[in-house]
Amino acid sequence: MLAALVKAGHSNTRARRAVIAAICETGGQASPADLLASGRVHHPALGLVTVYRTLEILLELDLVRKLHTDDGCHSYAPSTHHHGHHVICQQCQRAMEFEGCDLETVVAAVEARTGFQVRSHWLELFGVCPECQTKSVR
Amino acid sequence: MLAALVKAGHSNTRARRAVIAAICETGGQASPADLLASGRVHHPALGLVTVYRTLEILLELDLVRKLHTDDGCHSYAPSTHHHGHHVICQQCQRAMEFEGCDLETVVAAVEARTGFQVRSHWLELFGVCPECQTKSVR
DNA sequence: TTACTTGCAAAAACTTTGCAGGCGC
DNA sequence: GCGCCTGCAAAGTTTTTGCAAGTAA
Repeated sequence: MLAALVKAGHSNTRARRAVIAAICETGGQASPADLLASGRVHHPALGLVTVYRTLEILLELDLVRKLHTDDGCHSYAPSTHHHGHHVICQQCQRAMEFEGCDLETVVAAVEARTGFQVRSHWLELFGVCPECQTKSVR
Repeated sequence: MLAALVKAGHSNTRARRAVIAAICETGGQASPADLLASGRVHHPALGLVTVYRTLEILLELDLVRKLHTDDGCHSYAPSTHHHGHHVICQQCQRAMEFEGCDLETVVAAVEARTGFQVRSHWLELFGVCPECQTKSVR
């Protein structure tokens, strides 16, 4: 992640390393405030503004994906596959990326029915992750 | 929409009629601020707070759906089908609801691959609506 | 050294809450 | 007339912007 950043012409700074580490450490998604907290473990003087600015760069380079949470604020997750979506645990908030969404059928049906030309899509799944399933069985 | 509201025990007030009219008039989605502007045509004294409060009620009754836009704020669209998603025009922002998303295959694949138990999902399609297609051909 | 980065503070944007007066029923 | 509803103002959140000091290369 750092390598790609540098390759794109950005500096390798302590603050950016801290933000990247924070993103990688969260099992999945994290809000900017979460990232600030985890990032400060690596770089205590880290500021929230820098978290936002670093995320902006990472988004542009497609190294990170922006997820929408229902409570109004956004969260961010590392992007590992090329065309990826996320499945999010409703209990522990862990997010896992998956690839290969076969939406061709759905897209074709919608195009036929609405007359729209579909260019892109956006999908998030919600459920329970393996670990939380085990826990809740007891 | 009004009928359902009243049936659920809410009063039939001028402000609520204005908000509902505003939602129905927008071809598809609209932000709270948009709704305030359109609503004021019907009820000039309408306040933004009332727009939010009315939307909250309509959401609860499933008469309206909340969409997420990338620019940070939310937008709302009337909900006509029971389990519906929206396809949104990237040019004119018009939103159209569609039903029948065949995600079973995708969901099954993801469950097999990640171990998650998928409980719900969230899908938005983006493209160009029939009218904008015509316009751009010329 | 030079230009890019940073972090604080302040501002902006969006949403929620408190409360006195108004309106539906 | 009673109680829900409204709209203003103010507060709370999240995100963006300005700027002087700091750091990478």
